[in-house]
Amino acid sequence: MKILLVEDEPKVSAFIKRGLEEEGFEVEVAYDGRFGRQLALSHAYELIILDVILPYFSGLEVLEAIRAQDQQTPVLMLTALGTTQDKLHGFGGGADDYLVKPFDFPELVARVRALTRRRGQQAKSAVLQFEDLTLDSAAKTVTRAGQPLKLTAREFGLLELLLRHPGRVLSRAELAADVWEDSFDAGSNVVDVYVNYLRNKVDKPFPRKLIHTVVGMGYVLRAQE
Amino acid sequence: MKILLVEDEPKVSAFIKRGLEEEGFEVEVAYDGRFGRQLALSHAYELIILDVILPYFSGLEVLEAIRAQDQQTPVLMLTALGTTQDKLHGFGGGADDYLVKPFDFPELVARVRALTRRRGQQAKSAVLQFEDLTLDSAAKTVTRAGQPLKLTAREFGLLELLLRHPGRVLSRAELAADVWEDSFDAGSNVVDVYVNYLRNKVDKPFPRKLIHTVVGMGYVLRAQE
DNA sequence: CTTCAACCAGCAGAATTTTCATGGGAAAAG
DNA sequence: CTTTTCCCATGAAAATTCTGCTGGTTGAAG
Repeated sequence: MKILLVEDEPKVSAFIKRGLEEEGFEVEVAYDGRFGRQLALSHAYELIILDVILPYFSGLEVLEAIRAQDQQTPVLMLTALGTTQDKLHGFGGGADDYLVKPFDFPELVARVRALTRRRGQQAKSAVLQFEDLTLDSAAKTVTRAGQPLKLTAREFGLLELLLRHPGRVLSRAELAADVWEDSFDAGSNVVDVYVNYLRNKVDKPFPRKLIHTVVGMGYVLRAQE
Repeated sequence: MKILLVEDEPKVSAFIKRGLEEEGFEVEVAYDGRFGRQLALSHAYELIILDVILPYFSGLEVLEAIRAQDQQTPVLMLTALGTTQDKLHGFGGGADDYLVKPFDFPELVARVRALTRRRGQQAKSAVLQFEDLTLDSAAKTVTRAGQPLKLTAREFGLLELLLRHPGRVLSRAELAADVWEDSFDAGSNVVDVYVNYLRNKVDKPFPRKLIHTVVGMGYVLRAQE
């Protein structure tokens, strides 16, 4: 994984890039706020080092754009000013560390190491919910009314799709296309069979039914009859 | 959880203590290195703020004593000197951040927040635990029900990853990506083989099984069936 | 009210996929 | 050079997935 360095002064950026590369990091450089923002949003970096003073967008604006879509990647801000005003603004905006120029290179390395070392796998669990039914698509767990349900892979895929579109009627073709991908036979009743399996596990043990049949159209996830 | 502040100048310590308390932190103060070390080693703190210059023991000596028995608690060093020599010494000794006196109070608060926040999110303690299974990722030791287990490097890596995400189903791809890094063949069954090795050592000798397979999805660490 | 066609639920066993558990050989460590 | 660790390959076992079928329901036309 790479480090993104956004710094407009060629001397400084070259110095940092070379130094970090000697320490075994891979470094990519952007020379202005516009390009920096673009790279930061389109690639995954291990760490982003942002100068505050940049052409087009300031480092703080870039930081804001990054945090709007990604909370995870650590960001280290560089500033020529030791003014606390800036520092707080940066921390408030989601920066993980701050360094005041001029800085000692070994200190930069120390902070870079601290920030990259720390990144554990932050499991982003995308949790879908409907009524008392909960599905964690990352952890692959499902619960209803607090009770864990044991589903097979197909059942899970089917329920996930239904949960992604609560209240919407999904045709057999739509369900098959998503859950069975390309390999599915139009004349088959697999979908029906699996909806049935799902009902046995998800609806049967509970009084309120969530999976409903719409004759001639398909199936829906919804509360009432 | 409290913050421990080790600072001998009464004016400074009172100022910091009051200020942090206004921000909602609980603060305990020690006025010399000896007492500071004693408190740090005998209580669990959320963060320890250490002045470098102290009576009896220096802040660096206290830090060393802390790190000898606890890698986890974040430590913020305060120094009157801006000399890089000191800074590196502190980072090398295991400090998590550094602040040069005189500092702006808001900046201290910002760094304190960063350090306490980070810890909460991460919960990346060196020792992972689940049920009666314990793994110390720093010491590379594993015990179950008090008995030490002898694992190979791969087995250890695999168990560590499972232990980091208890209850979450991890796919073979996820496991392979983390434990085998880039060098792994998708068509291989290495993961299965190593899960089997792990089970022989971790689960087989014990009545309660912890590693479970979820057919079509991957493996989980969890208590029940 | 009856009939008919389309549609759907549910089952049971066959087919397929996935996983387990080994043995053996290559590579690395001691 | 011996031991340990690592990985591949294989067949057996287990679990899931699918097919084909029966019977029930619905709704519209006669």
